Amino acid sequence: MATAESVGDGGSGAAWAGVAPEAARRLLVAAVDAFAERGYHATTTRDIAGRAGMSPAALYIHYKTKEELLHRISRLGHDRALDILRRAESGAGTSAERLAEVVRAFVHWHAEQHTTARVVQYELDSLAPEHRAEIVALRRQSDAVVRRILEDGVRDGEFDVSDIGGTTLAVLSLCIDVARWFNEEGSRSPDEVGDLYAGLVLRMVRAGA
Amino acid sequence: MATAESVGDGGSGAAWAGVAPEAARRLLVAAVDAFAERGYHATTTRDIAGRAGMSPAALYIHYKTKEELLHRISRLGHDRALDILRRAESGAGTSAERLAEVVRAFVHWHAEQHTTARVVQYELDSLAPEHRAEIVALRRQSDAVVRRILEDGVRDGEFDVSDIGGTTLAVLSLCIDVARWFNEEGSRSPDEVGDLYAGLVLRMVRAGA
DNA sequence: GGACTTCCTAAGCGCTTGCTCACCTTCGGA
DNA sequence: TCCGAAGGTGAGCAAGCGCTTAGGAAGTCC
Repeated sequence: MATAESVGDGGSGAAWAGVAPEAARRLLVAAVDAFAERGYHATTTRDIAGRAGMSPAALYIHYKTKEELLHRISRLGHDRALDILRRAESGAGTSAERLAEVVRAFVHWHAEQHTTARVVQYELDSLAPEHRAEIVALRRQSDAVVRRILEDGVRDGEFDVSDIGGTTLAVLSLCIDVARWFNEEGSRSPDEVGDLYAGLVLRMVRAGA
Repeated sequence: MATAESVGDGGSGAAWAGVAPEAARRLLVAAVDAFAERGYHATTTRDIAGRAGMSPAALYIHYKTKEELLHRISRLGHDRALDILRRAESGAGTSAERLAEVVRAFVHWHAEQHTTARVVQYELDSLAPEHRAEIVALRRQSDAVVRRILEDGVRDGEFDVSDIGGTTLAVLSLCIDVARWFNEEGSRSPDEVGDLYAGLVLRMVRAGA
């Protein structure tokens, strides 16, 4: 699936292969790590540049402001997340199978790329208003994917869900929160968490036998 | 045991009735609002003092540092959350009834006091190391409450749960994330969300069909 | 060799930050 | 009436912030 240039990284290395030139990519990866570790506002431009092995001024050759870095990270991260959801949605199978695949894939991403996911999910309010609006629009499309599958499942009788909006919220909520607690040194792999959560979500919505 | 003197009324004011003197309480409430809105690191001491209607220097009569304010908020918030969980756990009823009550009460608190809950759940890393350790110990006790009920339910056959640790994590995760997305202007009341989530969690763990 | 481009650094500017300090006001008790 | 404690303020300090600027090293084309 993803090309691995390093093993067991927090998800901050290989996923940014499209960012060029190389110095700009190094700065962006450094920013993801720093933002995830300390938060956007607690991270200094000197820290980001230092992690990338460059002087503070070098940052401003590739990015106009510190906020532009956050925006780029947030945009690329949301694009990737939405892509994962849509790919899982468009697979073959029953509503239940597609819902399980969506949850499995989304959870897997939040666990394996938890460094990026933490920035994506918890630093939204640090964006400038116009950038925030752009990202919020992307998030609504993610919500819509889950909602569509729930509606499909209810229509064909596979699911028994009285409050589709609330349940959509709960399913996404469960997936997103993985970014907060997931720890590489923990006992569970991204695959295991994905499988576990897919099973739990199916039990939440499936119609009784 | 912590004294639970007040019934929360929706704002971030009434829950802090035990904090004295009055100026110290006003500063604390102002800090909760500011931290929840912008985050700890983006909040200035001038902003906190301003919201409390005082000069920046007044803050340091009642608190040694800005971090002490965060610590006090985090400590009081976690005490309250743990109290709510334990009260729900110790009620009468089957394992399923007690689990439903725990989820209902915990979710209700995260929704109604979402301002406080946001600080409590998402600003842990901004605490000084020794304060962080103290809070982490409290959180482990919260985890234990949910875990005990799941174990009880599995033992007496009410629940069918293969991975108790992972399911404990998922249940708590679902509750905690409410603080992130809940909005007073939204269409759901804290009571409604609590009921919905209690039902979803029961379906996640209940045995049989 | 000289001019141009690309990418980087050392130094530092203007401003904001958490926090302090000298001093003021209010007020209950002797 | 005077006193000391408690609770407040205005001014400002040292440090750190995001960001800029002047200039240099390295490669490329003529």
